[in-house]
Amino acid sequence: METLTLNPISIPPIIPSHLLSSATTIPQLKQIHARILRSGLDLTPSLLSRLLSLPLNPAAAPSLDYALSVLLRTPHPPSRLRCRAFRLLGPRRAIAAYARLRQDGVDFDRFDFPPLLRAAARAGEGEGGEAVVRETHGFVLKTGFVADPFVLTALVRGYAARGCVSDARAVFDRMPERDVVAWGVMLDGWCQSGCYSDALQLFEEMKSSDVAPDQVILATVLSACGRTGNLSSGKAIHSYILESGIAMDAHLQSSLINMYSNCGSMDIARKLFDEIPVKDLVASTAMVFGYAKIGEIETARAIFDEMPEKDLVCWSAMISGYSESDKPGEALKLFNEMQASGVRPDKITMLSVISACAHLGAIDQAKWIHVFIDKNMFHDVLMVRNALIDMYSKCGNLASAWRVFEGTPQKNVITWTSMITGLAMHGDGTSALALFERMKAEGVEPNGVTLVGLLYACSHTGLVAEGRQVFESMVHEYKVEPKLEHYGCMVDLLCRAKLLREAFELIESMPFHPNVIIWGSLLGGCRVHMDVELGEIAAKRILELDPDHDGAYVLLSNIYAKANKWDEVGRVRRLMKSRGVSKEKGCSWIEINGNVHEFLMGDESHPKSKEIYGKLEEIIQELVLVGYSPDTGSVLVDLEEEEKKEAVLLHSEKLALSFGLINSTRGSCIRIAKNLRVCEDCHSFMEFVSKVFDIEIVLRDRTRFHHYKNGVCSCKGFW
DNA sequence: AGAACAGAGG
Repeated sequence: METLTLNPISIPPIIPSHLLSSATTIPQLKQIHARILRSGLDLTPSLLSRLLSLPLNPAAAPSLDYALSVLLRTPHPPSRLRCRAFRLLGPRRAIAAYARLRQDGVDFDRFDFPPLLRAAARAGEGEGGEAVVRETHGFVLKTGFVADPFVLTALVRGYAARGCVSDARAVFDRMPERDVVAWGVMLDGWCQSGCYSDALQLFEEMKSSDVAPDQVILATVLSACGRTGNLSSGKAIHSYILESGIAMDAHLQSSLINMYSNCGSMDIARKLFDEIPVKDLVASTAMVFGYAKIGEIETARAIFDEMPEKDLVCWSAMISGYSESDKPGEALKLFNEMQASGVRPDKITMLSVISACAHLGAIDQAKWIHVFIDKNMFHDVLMVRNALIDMYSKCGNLASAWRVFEGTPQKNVITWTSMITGLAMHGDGTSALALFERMKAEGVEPNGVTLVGLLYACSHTGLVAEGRQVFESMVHEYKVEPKLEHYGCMVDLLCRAKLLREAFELIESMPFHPNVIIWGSLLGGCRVHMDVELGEIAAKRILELDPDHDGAYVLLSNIYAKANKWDEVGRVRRLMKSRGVSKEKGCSWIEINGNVHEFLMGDESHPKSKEIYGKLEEIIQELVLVGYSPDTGSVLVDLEEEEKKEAVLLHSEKLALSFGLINSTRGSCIRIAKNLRVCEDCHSFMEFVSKVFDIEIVLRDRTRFHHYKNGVCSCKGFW
């Protein structure tokens, strides 16, 4: 690089612009600027412009700071330079520069407002963006630019971007003339704030106005339809496009595909997608997302693999697809591939990855992801922290969840809810209720999800009176209308507390149609607390809603078996067989030294199978000495009593536990995850083992965590 | 010289 020799004699009285533009570093720039000032010349607009557009690295913040200081020291910079500077400086410094210029009494003209409002719209949280919009609005009213469409459109944009949609609408409504861009800004404003139905309504208004929608408007509105799953409006807009003869550009085509994808209409989306000669990134991503959402994850993957180049968004869509389709291992694998291909994740990617870890329940993976998050500076993002709380809870590590929670300075309602729900899953309802009180004391309003967590906590801890009280106070104290899931929690609460009849009455009296989950709670309660009559009703209702619901057959036959009604057990089994329903296989996982080992019932495929069965035999012998005897009530198949004992002793969680005991020492902790609910025999087996072998066991089943320590489980029988 | 759009999450 050429070095400038700044000999005073060689500087001509007028600085040639090529000299200025040859400066590429801050010190060179400062030297030249110093010469300019010393030579007594004013910085002419052209020189200032040159200064602001120097080919310095835009990422080099000091150069922008320097440009700013020059701008501020120039008494009356022309407005077009200010505009340029505002754009270059970025939101925060643009706002600061603007405040200084105003303080210095600089006259503003109408060209200043759009860039300023743009900065205010894009400013970060706590940088006074909204205040700038309001001030500017007042200023505009005073200075008589109220009729300028550019200024007003920028104001609408500013208000909308700060979430003040009604202010945006007020400005929009008072605009003397609204062109297509003004409509676009207002429509997008509603969408950005999640008010999609307002957006659609505004679009109807627009259609009856004298301004015709263009591609941009239609893309925005189609996106609104997609996000709300409003297929009928989406189709109407599709027809409108075809009828009005608006040119179908790539943007619009992608928007249409995305709308159909989001509404789950993959047949139509596919047809449109196949018609595109060159599949672009956005359209392909929409297809990947759509197929993943309807569970056709392999089709999604096929399209993903076909994409010639992949960006952050499509990687994230595919990762999220796996994570949401209960394929957490694939999600993590893809996350590694993404990094290997050189694409850096953002916070949205991280949310899916964290969720995958939560699904997997593997604590070592979870810790690894947490380290990754710290290293890559995502740990200050609130949503990431909230997801981490959930992840640690679901991985059975409440202590780490607490650490993340307490280390979060600005907690929002989701932060509190995640922690409350975590405590609930682990059966610590008392702490959940205490945390709820703390949350209210700190002035955070609970939402519907918080109350689900709280009711869930009461239910899983047997806090009947507290649960009833929370449910009663929902409407008048917290202004939350109970939804189906709240009733579900109450049914669960009553069932676990053996109040089966009351639970049934609640189902009958609630203002919603019960779903299979609600009837499932009742059926589960009937099995635990033995009520054949109600159990039959619940099972019947489930099978009316979903004839292939394997859980209903299994639980019902368990109830009959427990009541020694073997004819009925046989009848249920034959019914299952004739309808081609099979029981979901029990499956357990255990993580040893970062590796996940999977066991099915009676599984002999593990390389150390012999050793595992030996250990199991040894455990059983020890347990029998202290009073354990196999309880066969949960065995579905009708076998001889001895065979039933065999079957129950081969449950996957017992195999996983044996393997865990081989690989751990006294006083340590074994973590097991299971796909179904733990059976009664395994539950008491775990309790015995925790005492006899002096070991802590954390078992995650389909609905909650069980912590076994010293012969007792944290669920205290409420499961 | 100045104003708008589609795909990942919530």
